[in-house]
Amino acid sequence: MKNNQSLEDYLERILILRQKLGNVRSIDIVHDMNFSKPSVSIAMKKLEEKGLVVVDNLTGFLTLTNEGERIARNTYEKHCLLRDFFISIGVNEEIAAEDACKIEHDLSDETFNQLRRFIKKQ
Amino acid sequence: MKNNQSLEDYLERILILRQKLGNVRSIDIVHDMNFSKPSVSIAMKKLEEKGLVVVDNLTGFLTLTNEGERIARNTYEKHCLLRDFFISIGVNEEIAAEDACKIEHDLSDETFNQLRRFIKKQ
DNA sequence: TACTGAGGTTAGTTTAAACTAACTTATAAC
DNA sequence: GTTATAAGTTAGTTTAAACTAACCTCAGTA
Repeated sequence: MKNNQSLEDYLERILILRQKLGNVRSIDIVHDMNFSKPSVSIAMKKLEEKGLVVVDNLTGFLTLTNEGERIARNTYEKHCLLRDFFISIGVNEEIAAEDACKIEHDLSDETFNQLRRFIKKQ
Repeated sequence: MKNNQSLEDYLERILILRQKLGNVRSIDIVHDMNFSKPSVSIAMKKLEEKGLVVVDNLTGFLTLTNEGERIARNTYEKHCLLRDFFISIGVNEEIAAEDACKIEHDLSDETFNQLRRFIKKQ
C-alpha cells in the first residue's frame, strides 16, 4: 500500500470504533474523525472498491474484509508500538499518540521490526 | 510551520547541496531531487515570498535567509538524529535515511527532545 | 398524513504539490 | 552571425483528500 495513508487511517478507525460501539457506520466516523459526511462517504466508496470494507445496504454498517482487517490491525499495531515507545522515553501520552498517528504509515517494515526488537531488549 | 513539509525539504536540500557544490541553483535541485524544473522554480518562488530564500537575478544562485537557514538546519538536525537512531538499532543505512526523510517533518518538538535525551543516556 | 431529522449521496470547489509542453533568454560554439 | 544548449518561466493538467451546498430517502411522530 503506497499513497493510501488516509485510507489506512479510516480502516484503523473502523477497528477502534468497532471495539467501542459494536457496529460502525459512516456517521460514527464523521463524528470521531471530524470529517464531513461527503469525505467519509467517498472514502468508504474507495475502500469498498478496493475490497477492504463492505457496507451493508440496509443498515449502513461497515464491515472490514479479511484484507481490510489485516491492514487495520497492522496499522494499529504500528501505532501502539510507536506510541508506547514514545511514552517510554518520556513523551506525554497525548503527544505520543498524535505523533504515532502522523508517522505510523511512513516507516518501513524494516524499521518497525528493528524497533520492536530494540524495545524487547530494553 | 504547518503544511510546509515539502518546503522544508527544499531548504534542507539547499543546505546539503551548498556543502557539496558551494553555490546552489534551481537546476542543481532539479537534478538532485529528481523534480521537474517548473516544480523547483515554483517552490523557489514560494520560498522567496516567505522570506526564506533569496534568488540572485544574475547568477540564479540561491541563498538561505537567516530564517531559511534556521529551518534548514533544524530539519537537517532532526533528519540526522532519526537516521542515526535507526542505524543504531540495526536498520540498514539507506532505509534509515529514507525513513528519516519521511518523518522528520512530522514529529513534535517534544518527541524529538525526548529522543535526543534518550539517545544520550544510552 | 404531513413534517422533521438522521444518515448518506451528488456535484462542484479548494489546496498543495507534483507534472508536461512550450516558451524566453542568454551564453557559447561553429 | 546564426545556431544550439542550458536555465528558468508560463500555462495548463493531474491527483489526493479535504470541503460546502444542496439534495435524497426513510423512519418516527404530532
